[in-house]
Amino acid sequence: MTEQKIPKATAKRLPIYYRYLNILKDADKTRVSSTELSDAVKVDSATIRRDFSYFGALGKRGYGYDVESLLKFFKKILNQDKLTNAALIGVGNLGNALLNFNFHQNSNVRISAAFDVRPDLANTVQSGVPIYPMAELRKQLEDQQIKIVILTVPSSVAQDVTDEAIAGGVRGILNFTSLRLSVPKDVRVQNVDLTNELQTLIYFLDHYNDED
Amino acid sequence: MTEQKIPKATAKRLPIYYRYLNILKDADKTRVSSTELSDAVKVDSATIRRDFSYFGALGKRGYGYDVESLLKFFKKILNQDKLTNAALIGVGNLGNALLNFNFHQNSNVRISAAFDVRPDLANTVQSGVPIYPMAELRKQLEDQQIKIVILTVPSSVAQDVTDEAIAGGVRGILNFTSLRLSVPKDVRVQNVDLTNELQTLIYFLDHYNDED
DNA sequence: TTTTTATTGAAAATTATTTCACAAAATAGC
DNA sequence: GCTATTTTGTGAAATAATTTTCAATAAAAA
Ligand SMILES: NC(=O)c1ccc[n+]([C@@H]2O[C@H](COP(=O)([O-])OP(=O)(O)OC[C@H]3O[C@@H](n4cnc5c(N)ncnc54)[C@H](O)[C@@H]3O)[C@@H](O)[C@H]2O)c1
Ligand SMILES: NC(=O)c1ccc[n+]([C@@H]2O[C@H](COP(=O)([O-])OP(=O)(O)OC[C@H]3O[C@@H](n4cnc5c(N)ncnc54)[C@H](O)[C@@H]3O)[C@@H](O)[C@H]2O)c1
Repeated sequence: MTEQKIPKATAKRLPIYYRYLNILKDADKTRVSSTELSDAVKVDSATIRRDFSYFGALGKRGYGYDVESLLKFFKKILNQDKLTNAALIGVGNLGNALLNFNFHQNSNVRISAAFDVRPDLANTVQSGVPIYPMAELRKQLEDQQIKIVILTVPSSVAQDVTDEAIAGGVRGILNFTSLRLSVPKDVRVQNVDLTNELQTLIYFLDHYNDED
Repeated sequence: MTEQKIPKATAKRLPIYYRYLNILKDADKTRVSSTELSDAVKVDSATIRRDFSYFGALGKRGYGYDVESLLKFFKKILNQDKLTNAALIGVGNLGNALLNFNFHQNSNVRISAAFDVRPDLANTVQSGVPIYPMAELRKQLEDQQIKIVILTVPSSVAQDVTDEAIAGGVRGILNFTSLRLSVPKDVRVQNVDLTNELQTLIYFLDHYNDED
């Protein structure tokens, strides 16, 4: 499955490139240079060239990169040529905002099922997504072959819910809770910790004056 | 302002440590070892010790770290001993979820003002936070001395809104839009790009089987 | 056609971060 | 008080990521 492993730092930048290439395509641009890309995505141009070079020689010297073919390449690499279904667990404040958001607009991901303990939410539909009771979590994940979960439950129940989701076959978790989840090593957790982000921002403001 | 610069990677972990120390304190634990912390926050214990050591010798050999004094230390470092006001711009889907969320519960940050173009939102109060029309952005930021902005407007207007906020004295931006903002070098942007996070998660699942 | 200019790709150098491994110090048990 | 045990703090090594540099090549201009 793994061709040749690219650096994690590079992998995290791929979606950024991908998005900007889509914008270029929509604007009918046919070519782009690493410097131009650099301006738009705020990544050093040498880093961009280095990133791209892990996948082979994608550009042409003296010319730059062809938008169309680069886009096609990244679409495949990022699995954006097929639809990925995800489940959302915890239809509260944040969960609702995510349900309403159309991820499918600029990525080939959609939330195809949601879950919550609240009895009044069970078996309703929010923004076109059916909400199931927690009792059905495992079954639905299995039936729908869902491998990715967005976790927006209270931190206090996050580990339990996670264990259940993994039992249902989940392989990746986008974790919005403040808990650092314990998972088997073949399950990947991506933490999005908004309180942390704010605190980090404050720390940087106080301790790193301008430079970087 | 900058004592001695600690690695950025370390800085990003400080809020994680801080949160867990609060949990320990609430549970009346008086001591903690780097291994125990490691289990909870999923950071290698050697990394934790190294991180702490940038601030001097905070622990005691054969004993570990004193929860209370470590907590007090990090509270100061992270500026959590004083209240930080932030503004939120764009009271839509996501903006509303953030407004409702009580950041103040586990961090000394609160959203003290919100802004939106929608005339029906102007001069109302949501979750205790006054919403102002955009025309007042600059004045309110200046009057309230707000240095931090949470940006949840559509990407298409993100740069314009940013420019205006910076003119109002803002120094840090938590950017939820998909646009990579252009800012003067003394302004810091922390990007939270949820579509990216999902795509990165998918990439890792497809290309990095278990290991790391 | 020749020259100039633009731009990549890759090697090398640099910088940043993590991990190993262990002496030093403190505690805990007896 | 002595010994075994625990656990820190940190040099040194390993690993990861970024940046510099420049030869090679393509395109554009002369
Ligand atoms: N809202 C924010 O802006 C924000 C910001 C930072 C962090 N977070 C984190 O995101 C998570 C969700 O936040 P929120 O504000 O949406 O909270 P919320 O309380 O509004 O929503 C949580 C939802 O989870 C459901 N739930 C509770 N227990 C459950 C269970 N066992 N199984 C399934 N569903 C269950 C609740 O019924 C509720 O609908 C929390 O962990 C919070 O710390 C939220
Ligand atoms: N909602 C999500 O889950 C989600 C997920 C990923 C990214 N995002 C990003 O977050 C941002 C907000 O998303 P959303 O779903 O809340 O959108 P939204 O459309 O629900 O909210 C945007 C708000 O901004 C206001 N607005 C528009 N122009 C403005 C201006 N010039 N000045 C001030 N306010 C203005 C609108 O009135 C609206 O209330 C977008 O950039 C979106 O791409 C959202």
